[in-house]
Amino acid sequence: MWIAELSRQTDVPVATIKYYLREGLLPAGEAVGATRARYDESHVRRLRLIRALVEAGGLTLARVRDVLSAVDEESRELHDVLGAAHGALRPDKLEATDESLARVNELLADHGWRVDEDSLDRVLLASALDALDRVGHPLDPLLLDSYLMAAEQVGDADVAHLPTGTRAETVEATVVITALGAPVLLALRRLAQQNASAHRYNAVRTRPCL
Amino acid sequence: MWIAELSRQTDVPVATIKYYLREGLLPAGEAVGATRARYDESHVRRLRLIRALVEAGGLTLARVRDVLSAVDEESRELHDVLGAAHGALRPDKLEATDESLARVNELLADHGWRVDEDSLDRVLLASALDALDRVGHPLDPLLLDSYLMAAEQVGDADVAHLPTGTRAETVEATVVITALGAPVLLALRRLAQQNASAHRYNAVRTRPCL
DNA sequence: AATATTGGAAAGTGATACTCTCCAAAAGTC
DNA sequence: GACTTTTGGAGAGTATCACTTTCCAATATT
Repeated sequence: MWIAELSRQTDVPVATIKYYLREGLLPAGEAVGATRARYDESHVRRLRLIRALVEAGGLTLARVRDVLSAVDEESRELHDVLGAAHGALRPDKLEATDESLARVNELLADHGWRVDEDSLDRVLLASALDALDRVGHPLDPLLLDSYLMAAEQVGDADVAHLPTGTRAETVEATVVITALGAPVLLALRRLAQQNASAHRYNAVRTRPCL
Repeated sequence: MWIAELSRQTDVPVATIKYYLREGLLPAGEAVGATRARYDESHVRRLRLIRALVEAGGLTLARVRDVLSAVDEESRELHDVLGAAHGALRPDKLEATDESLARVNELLADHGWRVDEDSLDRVLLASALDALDRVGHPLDPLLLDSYLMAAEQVGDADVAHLPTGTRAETVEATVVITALGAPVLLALRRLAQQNASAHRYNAVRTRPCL
């Protein structure tokens, strides 16, 4: 198919497709003469993946590029792809106090979690705890424990549900579920909060949202 | 204190404070003469809250403004403040298919959740499910159930841990825990995924992250 | 008197993610 | 074979966001 058909099938403007090609997010089509290139199903899939990561997952294009390069690197172990996917889902500017870092390390050790000693997620978690401290609302240890147990259920379920097909399938599923599971979980949490709040205050919201 | 002292205590540049004042994120100080204004502890707190929401919570300034106006609106019921806080944590561009909306409504009804009939979080959840469908990785109903149960634990714990002090305290705590709990939960989920993956593949990541 | 600081406003900056305009080569149409 | 349309490619332009810089004249401080 030509670029116009690719645009039609994915609802992405031709100009945007050209931009993604320039930016190296989408592999070039098969060149046919000097002013023509042919695209196929793989481009449709890739384009849909890009849009989903950007629109639903909220990733920047730079992050999407990181994710895609991990997906495309055939040599990567599956466990390592998870790490690469995670790398793309974190903010890059990270710093945490030694205290909160120690708290995180102790927490993970207590629960016997096997996590890379210098995983950046430890720092990210610690920096989020620091932010809560700074605004004068430190996270209650009991609440943190609830979060941890809930996260354990989710993480176990995530990994258990990864498909066992070809490498390409598993890798893409890993990336997709990690990136797009986040908005699902956050929306469910808010709905659960509304439910819990309704029971506690015995009220139902009547006003429209902001 | 003058603006320079406010800047010193919060590590926010004077120019940025002036910008927040112009944008209405920070209330004006008490004017003392034509070229001088006095600020106090409330400005320090507010400024720290803004930075935490922006840096750790990832909110845009427009969202922060929404949150703050809900916090400041004395008339709001507590249950309603939760709704206002939620409104500020969602993307604003939302659309979902009728199928996924029906799936969400059925799910919530099955579990007896008391959620506002036209809560935008229903639509957000549905649109995230749509995105997963579109990339060819529809969310397994069993996995969605795991997510829902985990979210229920978290939502219940969140609401149970809200402080019962003055209105202002409770409102701020609600906003803070809702906004800053998200990065905590997502970091924990990734750590849990690493743990589960380490057990499944019996591997420990050796390569540094991207 | 000299220097520094303030509030306020306007203009400038850098990043992000497109979107538009232009081009000449090629393909399709009559 | 003339005419219209489409293509790939590149560059410039646009909109938004979150500042940051520059300027000002009016005070404060030394």
